[in-house]
Amino acid sequence: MLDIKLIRENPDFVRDGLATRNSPVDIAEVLALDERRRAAITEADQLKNTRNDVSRQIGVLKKAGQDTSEIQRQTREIGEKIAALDNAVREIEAQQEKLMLAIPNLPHASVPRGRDAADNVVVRQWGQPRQFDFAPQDHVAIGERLGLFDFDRAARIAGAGFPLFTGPGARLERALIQFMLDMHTTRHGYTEIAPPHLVTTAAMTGTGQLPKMADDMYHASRDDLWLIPTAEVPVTNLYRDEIIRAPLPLKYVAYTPCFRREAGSAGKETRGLIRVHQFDKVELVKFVPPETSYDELEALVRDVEHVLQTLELPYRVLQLCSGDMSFAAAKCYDIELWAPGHNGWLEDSSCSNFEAFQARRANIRWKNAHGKTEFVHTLNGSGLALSRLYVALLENGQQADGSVVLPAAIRPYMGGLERLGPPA
RNA sequence: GGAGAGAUGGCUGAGUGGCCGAAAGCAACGGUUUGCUAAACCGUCGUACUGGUAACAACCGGUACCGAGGGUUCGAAUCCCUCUCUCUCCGCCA
Repeated sequence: MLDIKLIRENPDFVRDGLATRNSPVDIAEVLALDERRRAAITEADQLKNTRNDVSRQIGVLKKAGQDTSEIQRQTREIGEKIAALDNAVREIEAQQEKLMLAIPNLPHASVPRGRDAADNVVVRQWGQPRQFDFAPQDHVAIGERLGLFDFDRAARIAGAGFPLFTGPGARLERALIQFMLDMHTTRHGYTEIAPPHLVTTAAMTGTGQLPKMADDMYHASRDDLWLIPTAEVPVTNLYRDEIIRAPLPLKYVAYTPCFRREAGSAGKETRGLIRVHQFDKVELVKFVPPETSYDELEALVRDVEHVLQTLELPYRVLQLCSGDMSFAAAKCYDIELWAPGHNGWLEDSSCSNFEAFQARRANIRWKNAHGKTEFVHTLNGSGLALSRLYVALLENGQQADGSVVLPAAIRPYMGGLERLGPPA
């Protein structure tokens, strides 16, 4: 959510920023509602002030044994006016809130303006796509041959679009999770969190998934709980409605499964692990002072890159243009993995600075150096999503004989196994 | 799922209709004292909205907030209703 004061005081600045986002939003209505809201509040507050004064007098008069029935009758009328105004304020606030929740974040000054993914900028690339002396296969062919997963049986259990890892494939999934958690906790200074996988509507609204993404998420209607599409939701909500007392920055890492309906994506990448309704992810979340949030973003990206470098997987870092950034982001880097079987780059991580956008929605504050209470800045990044990392690992590690060589860093987590071979 | 108890400011904890935004203690912050530390003493010490002065810091006023939402009343932390959460006991259960 944007600061209503910013919109009120610098409407042109806000209009310009929003114009670079992909979904056009008009702030005129918000401004008009804000005007009406403040007028109604002022009027109601003045009446309440009067009522408070009179009520106090009634108490004094009664104690003195005087008749106060007439003055009470008058005050009751004031009370009725107040109630009507309070209702009006509530109504206006609800409308204003609804509009405010639909306004995306403003892009940071360093974000290139652009319409869509075509205007994103490649910031750097690490590693070179490997040259094959045979035709590289895609991860589905590799995995099925090696018995790492079984999509047919997964469909029997849960329908299309769910993964089912088997044997060494399941172990590799677990190994990657553990490897990344270990790296982020022991090398990068993150605290591990194992959060709930279902969350309330308030939590989803706090991080910005609701109301906009309701159709993309699984909802347990009986209990009105939502399955998390990312650990960002429960972890960022750790401090909802709180003034953080611990010194910032706070850095958390959490492994969770992620659930996404992928409504509107029917037919795209339906094969294999690339687009699935459930995938595992190790997520990084930071709560930081506003002054350092952009430094923290760069550090966050480096932490994610460190994982890929250690796994020896070629990747590139993209800076997203204003039109391609997600709703809540002020600045965002995507990290894409090279996938030889698809002969292309796969988006596997998104690292964003949300500035105070989420903190304002979720009401997460801290006391700054001057003792003043202010909203924190929140950041998060995938560090990383398992399914596509898995794809890259299989496709980059595949050999002419059909086996897959595992990166040295992951072998200790696989009981020393160096390569995945065909089942006996 | 059943029965009971509870939810007050960073923490502990008073407060059952008006002088309560809320005692007291602790913690924190500023200061005095001090060779240093400690102690003692003095002061400050919630948040949001809103009006004004003023301007990107601050000051003055108003309003609201004692788990959340409604209600009664001239007036609610205090009385009533609903909900949420916590604790204890019972039942069930990985």
